[in-house]
Amino acid sequence: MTNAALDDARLDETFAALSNSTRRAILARLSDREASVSDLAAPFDLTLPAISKHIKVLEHAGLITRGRRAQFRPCAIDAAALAEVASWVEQYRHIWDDRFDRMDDYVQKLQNTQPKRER
Amino acid sequence: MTNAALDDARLDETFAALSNSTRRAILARLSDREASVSDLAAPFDLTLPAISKHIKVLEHAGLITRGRRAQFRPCAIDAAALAEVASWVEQYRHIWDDRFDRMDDYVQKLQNTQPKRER
DNA sequence: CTGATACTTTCCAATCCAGTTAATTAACCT
DNA sequence: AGGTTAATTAACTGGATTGGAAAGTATCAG
Repeated sequence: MTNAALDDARLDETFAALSNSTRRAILARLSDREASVSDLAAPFDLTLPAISKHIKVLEHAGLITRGRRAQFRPCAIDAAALAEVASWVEQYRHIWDDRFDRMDDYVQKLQNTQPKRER
Repeated sequence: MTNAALDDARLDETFAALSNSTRRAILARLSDREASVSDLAAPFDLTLPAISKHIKVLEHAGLITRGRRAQFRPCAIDAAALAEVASWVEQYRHIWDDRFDRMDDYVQKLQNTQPKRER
């Protein structure tokens, strides 16, 4: 059994973490391979503390995990939270699938009803 | 061709809209059938203006559309923005699928290596 | 026209967020 | 020990978010 309130709070955090394009870019980078904070910061026009905070947000949301190697604190993507987002959004898939189904039906009907012209 | 910056801004807005459990609950309610603002407000311990603002956020993010019928402004879910979220998150699916695949491989290996006991 | 119903807008306070600079911690290298 | 590299924490700022109360708008019903 899952607690709705706790799940809500976690989804709040996950979606909030994903609502920033710098953080999404960091995730995208990590989907390839793990990286240190400075590596992750390099492509951005932001100071290191700013990136460090973004990373903290991602970590707190469970979207990444962190290790330690000497002075480095390598970040790695954690799929679990993303899988939760995926399964949350999947519950709505029927809405757009239904839409397409209805459009298919409509196209089908047109094709059956209308006299073919050309070809 | 899609413009990355514009897409980013739209995802920012969509994820931000989804990062609030009141708004997700409103969406959940609308996935069933469309509803008026007061209908949507009923289950919550919030004033009508507060709900009205949440609805505005959802509308601005493209997650719902609104009609007019007399004094009512019925809200309906709009699948397009949710489909975008789904396809964004799908790009990471291989990460958790791979994990499971590797676990499958491991289980497979165990089963092939170890002498079967029972059955 | 008047009143009721359904919302929205405005204004305000409290809180949160994203970013900065400066200072601090931690581990490595001679 | 002393210096360098990697990263975090602290303190601060401007701007956005969330909520409430009060006032305003729009449409219907008589």
